Amino acid sequence: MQTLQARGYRVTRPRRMVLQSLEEAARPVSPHEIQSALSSKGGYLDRVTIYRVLDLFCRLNLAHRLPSSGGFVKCSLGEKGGCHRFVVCRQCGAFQEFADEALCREESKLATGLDFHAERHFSETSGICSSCYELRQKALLSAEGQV
Amino acid sequence: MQTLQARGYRVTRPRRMVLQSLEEAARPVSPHEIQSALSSKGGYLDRVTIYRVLDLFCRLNLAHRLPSSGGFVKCSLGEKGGCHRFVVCRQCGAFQEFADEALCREESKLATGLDFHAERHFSETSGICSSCYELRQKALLSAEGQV
DNA sequence: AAGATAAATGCAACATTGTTGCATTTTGGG
DNA sequence: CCCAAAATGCAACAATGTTGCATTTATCTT
Ligand SMILES: [Mn+2]
Ligand SMILES: [Mn+2]
Ligand SMILES: [Zn+2]
Ligand SMILES: [Zn+2]
Repeated sequence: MQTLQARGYRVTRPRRMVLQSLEEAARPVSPHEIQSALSSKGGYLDRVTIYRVLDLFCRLNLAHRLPSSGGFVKCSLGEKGGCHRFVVCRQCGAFQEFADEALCREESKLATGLDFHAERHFSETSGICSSCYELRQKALLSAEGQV
Repeated sequence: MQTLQARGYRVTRPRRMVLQSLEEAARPVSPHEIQSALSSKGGYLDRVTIYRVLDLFCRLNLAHRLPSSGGFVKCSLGEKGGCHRFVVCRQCGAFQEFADEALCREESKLATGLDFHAERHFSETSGICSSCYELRQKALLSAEGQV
């Protein structure tokens, strides 16, 4: 929240509520899910307010919107250099944020080769997390046993 | 269209129409824009049909959906190896598709380091195309002249 | 060239996402 | 505590996306 203050934005009830929702979520959440989660705890926020708060958070890089699903997550990297990227499990929705400056440089170089001046990279790797992978292995083994 | 045939899908009027819309578009287009463009040429397609056609095209990699804008484009790379990526001009919407296997390997390696098994990369570089860049330079110079 | 049939479309109904304008409330500073 | 700017709530609207089901159509078989 100090980020808001520091940058001249007010600390308000809706902003606190949305931030907490993002912190409690184990996976990317949609605006509607945020609203539902809050209302099930007795709170109420207008849909428009939620969009505006998420907009602000994304502008300040306090949160990100994942490209493929459109869900939102709280940023876990702060000012770490390079664009902030994600790996997401397509099975369970688990995700991790990371950054890699070399990768950004490489992408920007490729853009230059196509006559574009790169400003920002959106990047998401979709796959399977280790726990879902292990579950799948067990399932396959037991299926074999039954044939 | 032969891709559809070859993979066991029918060649239909809606599929032809949507494909042509994508081919004629100079920038990523939304489902609604596709519907409008078609109806202004006297054609009609149900919204649902457009979504279903776009879904199919994306599954077959005949088209792609750009992560940040959600707009659709026709694939211009065919079977080229590595995931298909985009650079997009945030000013005019011009875009180019490209692929780079080394970049994919690098991303997959980073995912492995986070205990994920990578399957697919979504990637979009947002920036300024060369023609928009030049326009901007001219504008800046003339503004200087007036101060 | 029909006819059969599985596939695809259109239509209806619904849910979510997203945007704008304006009146009212709230925050943070004086 | 008061004030002005900032943010919220509300209303209305537009676009995105999903499902179920009746009807049409593309392709295969005869
Ligand atoms: Mn981040
Ligand atoms: Mn492609
Ligand atoms: Zn998982
Ligand atoms: Zn441009």
